[in-house]
Amino acid sequence: MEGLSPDNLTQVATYFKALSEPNRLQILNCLRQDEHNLTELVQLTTSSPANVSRHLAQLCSLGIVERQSRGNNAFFKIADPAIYELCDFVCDCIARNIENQNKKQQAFLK
Amino acid sequence: MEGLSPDNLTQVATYFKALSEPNRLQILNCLRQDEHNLTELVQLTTSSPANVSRHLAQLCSLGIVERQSRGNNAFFKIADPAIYELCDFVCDCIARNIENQNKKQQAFLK
DNA sequence: TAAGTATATATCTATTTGCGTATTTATGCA
DNA sequence: TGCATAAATACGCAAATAGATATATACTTA
Repeated sequence: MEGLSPDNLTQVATYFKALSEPNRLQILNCLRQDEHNLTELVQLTTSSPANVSRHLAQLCSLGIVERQSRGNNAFFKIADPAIYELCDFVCDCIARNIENQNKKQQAFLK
Repeated sequence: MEGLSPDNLTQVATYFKALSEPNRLQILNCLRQDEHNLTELVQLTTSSPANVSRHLAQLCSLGIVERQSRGNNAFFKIADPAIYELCDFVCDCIARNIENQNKKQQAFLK
């Protein structure tokens, strides 16, 4: 990322922003194993059809999710599986941070 | 990330959100080599002292950046260097996406 | 102690974001 | 052709976000 222009940094920020919403992460979790159409995703998540549709549109526009029209349905699947590595990586960062916090407080716990 | 509760997903989202702002990414770029105090970061970036201070507070609260008071100054340094792997990983995702877009349009370019 | 400098915060404003609802569009089927 | 269903979009609203400006706090030094 070093040496990126402000414009490029904005692109990176936009990418992160797509992942900065719990409902979108929930959708990504649903797509981890299988593709799903919108109705299925509505049932699997806690969002309304309109919201799921909007979230998917955003994920598609960044090339994270892929849309495929089939008959009357729109099926969605992961376009770039690396996204899950990214998410899991963040989980590791969070875990590390919690451990560090704990270490700092350990004196009180003994 | 699979199997996380909605609350945990919110934590993950919060982490991504911290990285979803170009000025904060710019600050992280500045801290990649060296620690810096606020005044230096103001000069290195294009934000006002108040804004840089707020951005840093946010990054500190997530354990990404570490704050150290030294005399009249507050020095900031990276607390978890893995954050750069994360950023670079996103850059790769973006690059891959651009390549894919290009591939789809290649017929027109020939 | 007084003044100066560095940093943080409070307040206000403009913008963005996500949601609910209603409507539109597209497709399949009787 | 008419109707039903799936998906996308338009619109309005409320909450969140980031910035500018002003003010407060803390530390250094004369």
